[in-house]
Amino acid sequence: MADTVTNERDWLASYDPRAYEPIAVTVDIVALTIRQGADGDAEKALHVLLVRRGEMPFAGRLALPGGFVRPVVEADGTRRDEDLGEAAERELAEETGLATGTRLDRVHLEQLGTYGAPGRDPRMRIVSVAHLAFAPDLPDPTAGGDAAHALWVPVADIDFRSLAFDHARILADGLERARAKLEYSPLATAFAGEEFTITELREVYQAVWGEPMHAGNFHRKVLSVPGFVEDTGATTARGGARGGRRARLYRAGPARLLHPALLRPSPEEDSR
Amino acid sequence: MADTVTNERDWLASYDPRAYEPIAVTVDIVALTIRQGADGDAEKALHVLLVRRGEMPFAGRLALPGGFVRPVVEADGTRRDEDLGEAAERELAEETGLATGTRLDRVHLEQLGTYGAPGRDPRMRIVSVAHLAFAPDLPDPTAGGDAAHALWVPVADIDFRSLAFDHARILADGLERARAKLEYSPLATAFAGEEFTITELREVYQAVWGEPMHAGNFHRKVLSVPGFVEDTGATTARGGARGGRRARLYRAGPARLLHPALLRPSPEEDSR
DNA sequence: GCAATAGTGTCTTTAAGACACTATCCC
DNA sequence: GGGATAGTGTCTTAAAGACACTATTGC
Repeated sequence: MADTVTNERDWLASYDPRAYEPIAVTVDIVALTIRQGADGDAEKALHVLLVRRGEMPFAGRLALPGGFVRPVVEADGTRRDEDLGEAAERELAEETGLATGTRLDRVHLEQLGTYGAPGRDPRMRIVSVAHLAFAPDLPDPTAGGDAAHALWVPVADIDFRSLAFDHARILADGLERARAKLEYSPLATAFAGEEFTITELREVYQAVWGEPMHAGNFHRKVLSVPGFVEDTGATTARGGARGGRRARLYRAGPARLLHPALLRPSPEEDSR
Repeated sequence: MADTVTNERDWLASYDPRAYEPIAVTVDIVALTIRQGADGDAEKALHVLLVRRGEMPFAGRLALPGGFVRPVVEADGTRRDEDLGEAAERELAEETGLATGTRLDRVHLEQLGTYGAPGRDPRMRIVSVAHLAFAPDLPDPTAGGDAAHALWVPVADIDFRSLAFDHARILADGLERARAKLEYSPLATAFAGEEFTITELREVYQAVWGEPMHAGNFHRKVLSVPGFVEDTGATTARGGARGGRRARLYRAGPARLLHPALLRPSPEEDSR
């Protein structure tokens, strides 16, 4: 395939307004992590990264982080187009303020879907390519430019109707995708640290599915799926806070697909 | 949400070239159907709709049908933006030349993914929202404007490397999606007619998965999944061409998800 | 009758889930 | 020792697949 790099000038040269409509393209991110609830809840809960909008439209409302796809300026001053995933990565780094940290490289990013209903942004025609990000317990966004107004919100606390644009729909689609992927992919390990216990893995499933799982059966099931997890040989330094046996530590295995799958306790009446 | 309809004038008024890059957006269609192979093959085979390109770049090469997302002109002369799915539907109708026919309303259409790698189109920056269409046996494209150069190609015969743009990737993703969806969704019924026999349904699975299935076990399995198919009470007018019992006729049931799922004979080592 | 196609019976193996139990640790 | 957490044994039921069989039709 041709390796042509398109820049703004090239684009303008080839622009014929009768042939097509130039459209603003954005990437929006549904970034999910598992963390302790802000309240004194003992349970770990699923959180999503949201930003408080400062501008119209929807000023003051919560929205998914995101931004325009635009040419990036390299160190030497040249401009080049960025791929969609690249734009999503950039936005996520900006919003979390973790660009300089190393922890962002453990984030799993995948495309969720593209939303282009007319009128979805009252300002103009915008098509948004939504992405889904899965991350181990990330800290609160602090440093960095855009990060000041970003925050982790427990999914259970969100009033979907209050979200800006069509972000309720996008978030709902993202959550459903995440719930479905836990079944047949080793995605849950992306929410855990480099090394984790079976119990921690179970807490991921419980947080995303919102249902308690049977500890014993879960344990055996995970170990029975080839390539899901690998024994590190090590154990946790100590047992639970109030006593208890030390847990074996595992790392993510090579499997990209779980066979057999870990099915949800109550299969939903869903249409996808 | 605001019901603002954006037109070209509005867009130009809000255009700030420093804030974002205006991008041409296209929809590409991976349209799949099951039909008898052109050769004397007895087996029904999976076909995809491709067009022979007449223009540069990739003139003479096969490509997925598609076109630009652009404002549509209503009967009264007003212009409005179209949704992505709407654009896909329009393109599919144009390319198949079946716009006036009634059979297009039985086509299942869903979004596949969005492809925006820089340089994927050598002319300019183009982001393409690929869609996947599943249709019962459709006739060869004949009437209609763009349809002259469109044709159904057996998937097995395609040299992926010869496809235009990044359409090999898109087609491969579409095929994998279709194969996966057969497992847990009643999608196969979208490939069959209004009424169908269990054997016809099995032929769909065999064509998409490319593997023979055990007729007896398949039969029992399909009937055991609640809501997958509904008995019409009728049977085929006659048995097979060379004798044989008449088959019961079924129609698609209400289930949107198959529980339990129909798993593929050989689960692939896939990374999704 | 015979070949062909539709549909069923039955058995084995695997997996899911309920439940009880053992193992190890902190205090 | 006692409570807490990790991990295992065992039984029941559901489901997948192999295989053989019965049922009905065209010729």
